Amino acid sequence: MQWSELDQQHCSMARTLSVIGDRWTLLILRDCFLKVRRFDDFQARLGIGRPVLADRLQKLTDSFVLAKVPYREKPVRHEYRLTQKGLDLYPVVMAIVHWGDIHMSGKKGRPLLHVHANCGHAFDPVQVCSECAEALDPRQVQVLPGPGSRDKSHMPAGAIGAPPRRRKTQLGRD
Amino acid sequence: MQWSELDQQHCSMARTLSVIGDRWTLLILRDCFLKVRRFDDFQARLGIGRPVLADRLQKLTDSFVLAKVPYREKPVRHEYRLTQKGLDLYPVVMAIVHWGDIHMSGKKGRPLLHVHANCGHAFDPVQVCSECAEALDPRQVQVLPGPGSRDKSHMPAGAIGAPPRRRKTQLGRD
DNA sequence: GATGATCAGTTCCAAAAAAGAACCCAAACG
DNA sequence: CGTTTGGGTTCTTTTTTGGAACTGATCATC
Repeated sequence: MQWSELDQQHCSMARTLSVIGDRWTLLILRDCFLKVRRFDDFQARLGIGRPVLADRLQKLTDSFVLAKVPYREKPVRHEYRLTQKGLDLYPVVMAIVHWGDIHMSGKKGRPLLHVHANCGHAFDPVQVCSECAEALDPRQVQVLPGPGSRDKSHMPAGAIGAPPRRRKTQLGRD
Repeated sequence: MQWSELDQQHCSMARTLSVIGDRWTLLILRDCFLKVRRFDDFQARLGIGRPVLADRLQKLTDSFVLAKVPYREKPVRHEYRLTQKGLDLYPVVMAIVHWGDIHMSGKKGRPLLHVHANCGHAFDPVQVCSECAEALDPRQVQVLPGPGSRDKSHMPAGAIGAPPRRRKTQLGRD
């Protein structure tokens, strides 16, 4: 399969990655959340090649994650701003940063702290269940086909109706 | 900058992406969370090229996100399992899937549902503050240099001590 | 005993994408 | 007039992918 056909897959992860799964795209979005808005600022901060940056900003604009808005006429200049669709990526960005804080920081500790204006504390992001507000544990979550499921080819191996196929193994166990 | 130098950056996002930011890697991890464990199963489900799959599994094993464990001798065969470090990526995976559910699903709705064994309900993941348990809003979060910050070159544009540089613009506003 | 299937890769080559430098253009600045 | 700023585009070289074919050990089957 080609990477470019990813958006046709029947999977929310694949469809999301067709928008943000590129090398660089998430780093661009990180900077967007840090209020970077202009081409040259992105380029200088990221050290990304200018052609690649132009392409990524174009694609993010095409998919309505960023909006290109003029901030000056004569000559017309634009800046790139997160749309609501883009702002909704905040949990993705924070989850990635948090994993890096925990697993990839050196002995000196995390590079950045996040302070919550609501409560005034430095915090970590925690993912909870929308229904019972408990922190999520992957082993407590069951995956079922949803209304938009279509065929079995991309069904989860662990979903009801599609049990993982068993083989004759000696050491394997779930 | 080369993609391969990403892990040396002074940023948790960049360091995380040096592990999981590759094309295909997050899709491989999605399947890991769905209990896929074997080379040919990954290959068949993802439609990924075999050399690329071999490379990604190797890198994930090298970085201790997956562990390669034998499940049969004669001939020895291995399967790939999430380590704790890998399981800790669950919030990243769920946040990405949820964004796709909201923003990339067709009219038919999301392809998969997630049911929480704790409370028995289909749920969405919600990201909250570890200190006050309120749902996080990017506008309520301030970013400060942490203990592991080193120089100013990768400081957030919006951080204290490094305000976004103002320019003489007519239309720009924060 | 030969034939084929299973499983987990590796090798090889063509096609696509990224890295990096140079160039372009319009306007403002000095 | 020459330079700087801002936002790109072009071009060439280097890296990565995509895809098919091949390897090799072990079973299962004819």
